[in-house]
Amino acid sequence: MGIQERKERERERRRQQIIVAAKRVFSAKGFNKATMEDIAKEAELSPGTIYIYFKNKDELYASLSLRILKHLNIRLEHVKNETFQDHGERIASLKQALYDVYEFDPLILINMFHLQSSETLKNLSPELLAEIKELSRSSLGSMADIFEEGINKGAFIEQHPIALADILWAMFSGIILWEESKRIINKEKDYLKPTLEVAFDIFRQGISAQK
Amino acid sequence: MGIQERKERERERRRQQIIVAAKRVFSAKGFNKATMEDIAKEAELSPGTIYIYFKNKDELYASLSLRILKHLNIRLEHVKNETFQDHGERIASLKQALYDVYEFDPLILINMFHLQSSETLKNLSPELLAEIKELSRSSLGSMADIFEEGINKGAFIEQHPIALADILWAMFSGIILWEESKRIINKEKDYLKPTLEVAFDIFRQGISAQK
Amino acid sequence: MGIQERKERERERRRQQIIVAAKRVFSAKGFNKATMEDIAKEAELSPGTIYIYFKNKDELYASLSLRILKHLNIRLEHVKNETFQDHGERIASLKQALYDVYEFDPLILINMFHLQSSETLKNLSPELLAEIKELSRSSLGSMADIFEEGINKGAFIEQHPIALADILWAMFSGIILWEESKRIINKEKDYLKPTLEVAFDIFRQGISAQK
Amino acid sequence: MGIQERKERERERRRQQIIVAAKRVFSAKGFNKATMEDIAKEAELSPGTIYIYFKNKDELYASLSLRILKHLNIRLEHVKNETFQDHGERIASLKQALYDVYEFDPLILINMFHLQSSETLKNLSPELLAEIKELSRSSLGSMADIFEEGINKGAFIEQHPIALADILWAMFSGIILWEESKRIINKEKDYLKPTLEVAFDIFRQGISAQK
DNA sequence: TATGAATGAGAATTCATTCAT
DNA sequence: TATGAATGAATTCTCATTCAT
Repeated sequence: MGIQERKERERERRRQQIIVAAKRVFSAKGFNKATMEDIAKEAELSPGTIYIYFKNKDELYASLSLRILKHLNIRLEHVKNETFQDHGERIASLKQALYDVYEFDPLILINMFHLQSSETLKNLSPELLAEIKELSRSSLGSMADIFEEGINKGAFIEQHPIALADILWAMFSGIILWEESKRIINKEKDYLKPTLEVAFDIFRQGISAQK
Repeated sequence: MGIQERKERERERRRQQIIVAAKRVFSAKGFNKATMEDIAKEAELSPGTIYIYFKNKDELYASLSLRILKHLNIRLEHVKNETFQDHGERIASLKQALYDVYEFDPLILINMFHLQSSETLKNLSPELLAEIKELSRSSLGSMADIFEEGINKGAFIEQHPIALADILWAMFSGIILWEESKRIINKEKDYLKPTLEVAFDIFRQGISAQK
Repeated sequence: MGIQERKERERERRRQQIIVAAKRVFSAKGFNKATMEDIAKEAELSPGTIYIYFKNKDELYASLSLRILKHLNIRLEHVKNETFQDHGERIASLKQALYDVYEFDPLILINMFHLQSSETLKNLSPELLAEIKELSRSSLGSMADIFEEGINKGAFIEQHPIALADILWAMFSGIILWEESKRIINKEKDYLKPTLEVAFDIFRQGISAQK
Repeated sequence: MGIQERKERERERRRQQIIVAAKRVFSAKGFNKATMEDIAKEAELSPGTIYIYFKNKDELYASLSLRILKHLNIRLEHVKNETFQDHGERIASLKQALYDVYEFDPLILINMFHLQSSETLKNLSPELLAEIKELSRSSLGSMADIFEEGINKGAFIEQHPIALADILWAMFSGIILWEESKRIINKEKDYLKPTLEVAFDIFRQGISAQK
């Protein structure tokens, strides 16, 4: 049984090794320009080996998103279960959690939108697709729970908690995408951090129940 | 010169025909999976013809974004120059303008984010790149002017007007991307419209100067 | 309209050029060892061009069989429509027709059995498959008509004409396959021609109605 | 030595296990499309294990044919040594023997013709090649002996006995291949048994010495 | 012996782009 | 200008075979 387990562990480690390499290569070159051979070289493996762990390029790509979704999920669970004094604090906690996820994997978040194409989705195995669905559902759920509590306590405006979660997530990822894109086009200074601060302030005040 | 003009008009018409076809194909398949042949077929032209009007695939892609940016720009200019009573009304005007742009070209907005990738930008002609820069600068500028006025009048919180413009745009496009992506992955109902309503309400309240 | 026709002719010529090259390469190397690049080189074309005319390697392969089937079909039609004195003569005509087809394309007949694999069939377009079906049905039909006439005239035994056609074709192709295979294994002399002679004699006597 | 023997027996059993699995896979997919992994899975073994028992894919393939050739050989020996009344009876015996071989291993016979390709033969070990040669020589020889006797007794036409053996075998295997292939392409009913009956009748009458 | 992960050479196939007509 | 066949480099992916455990 020890053998079984060790093999399982090694298998998982190898998967991670490939994912880490893929992340680096995709980030540096983008999905199209990154070749499976590039990734294999980065992972110090042969191209064939990658196909033992990932069905195809699209599935490898999607697995990167899965990784960040898992991370997001864990962080949001923590925020949800935290004890706290006031609801403003909670929004700050959420901000921190989301920002940490971004810092953990800044470029992948941007690429996550690649997933949207139904043409890409076709190439994924149903299991992987189900896992992605479940994780995004669960992350949104955690956020919604936090908002629901605030609504029940009369601290937040009476809106559907899921809608609030969607808006926060969309605003957060929208800002990352937009600031990133401005930086590339204009080679401007990076305003991401302060912009996010302002955005969260606006959001906090925007959902506060007014007396 | 009449001939000259007619030729010019015809040329422009043909360009639009290609852009419309490309828009459909890119939207359905995403940039990577859409082939020039797909687009040619959709436009009922031959692949070679597309290269008469567009330098390459990337430039064709960029032209789509340009089209929507132009439209956005015009609408925002209008909002800026409108006479108005109170600042809540102005946010409603902005919401309407952005939503109109979305309805004018719902799918292309999603693809606009492909532009970010430096992979794509590198292949653009300097002229096109400059035009894109200028248009996005100008659109943001219009929005920022509106916010600046509100700040000066004491109606909005004291934040950098450009930051507010960035946040509104990022929130708006983030929601569209996110709702679209939820719909593709989960085949859920389309909550875009009500979510946008809530989001703009939150934003409005969020930037209101509190007494 | 002349242009349309010329293009059509050129297209057909190009197809034939590829088929001829493929025949040579497949014959020399066998299906597996023959690469699409080999075939392209033999046809003095680029690999991509082959895919304009044939969906994939299996389909190109199947098209070779189609070519010999067409040839067979024409020859058998002729035999069927020939005027003749006695039924022994007709069997001789059939023998000659089949043998000519073999000489026209000796190696392809052997490879035709490659088609049997359902795994290969999966890769063929429905149109091609339908054409193959139709041609083999029609060839068998011509042979069956010949036998039917002989049966009606009381010259041949009373058996189902299609069965007789199947048996003649199976015997003929079985002998070719078998002699070919003996030659490869034993590097013996080539007994194909005399063996076929004996076989047709046996067949003729075997289906003669006995008084 | 008991141990030695047991090991030998086990080795042989394992070989058979692989052969049985390979037979199924080759039959379903054809030689080219069947992968060693397919076969390993079917045999519930790992790919590596197959290479302990068989030098390579070609040799595994050849072993299948060897198996059926051995079986054929034994049955034909029996027919040859049988006492009998008349020569018609002997043809019936031959028919039964061949049909039994087919029923013993219906699918493998089809694949046997893959052996022809020099592509395959080149990769075989000389021993295996010699064994195949010897077995096919001996099987043909048994049949030829039967025919020779009939010729000497004046029951059969005066033709070279080996030619008659070749023709019978080619007709038999040709019919199997052809009926199989018709069934796969047209999904028709299976006419194998009655067609074989008619074919043997024709053959019997065809080689009968006419007064 | 058995395993099965890893290999990596080699193949099929794709597709943006060109160019003769 | 329009065409669309042709290109061919580049890429994804396969699979027989090996080898450390």
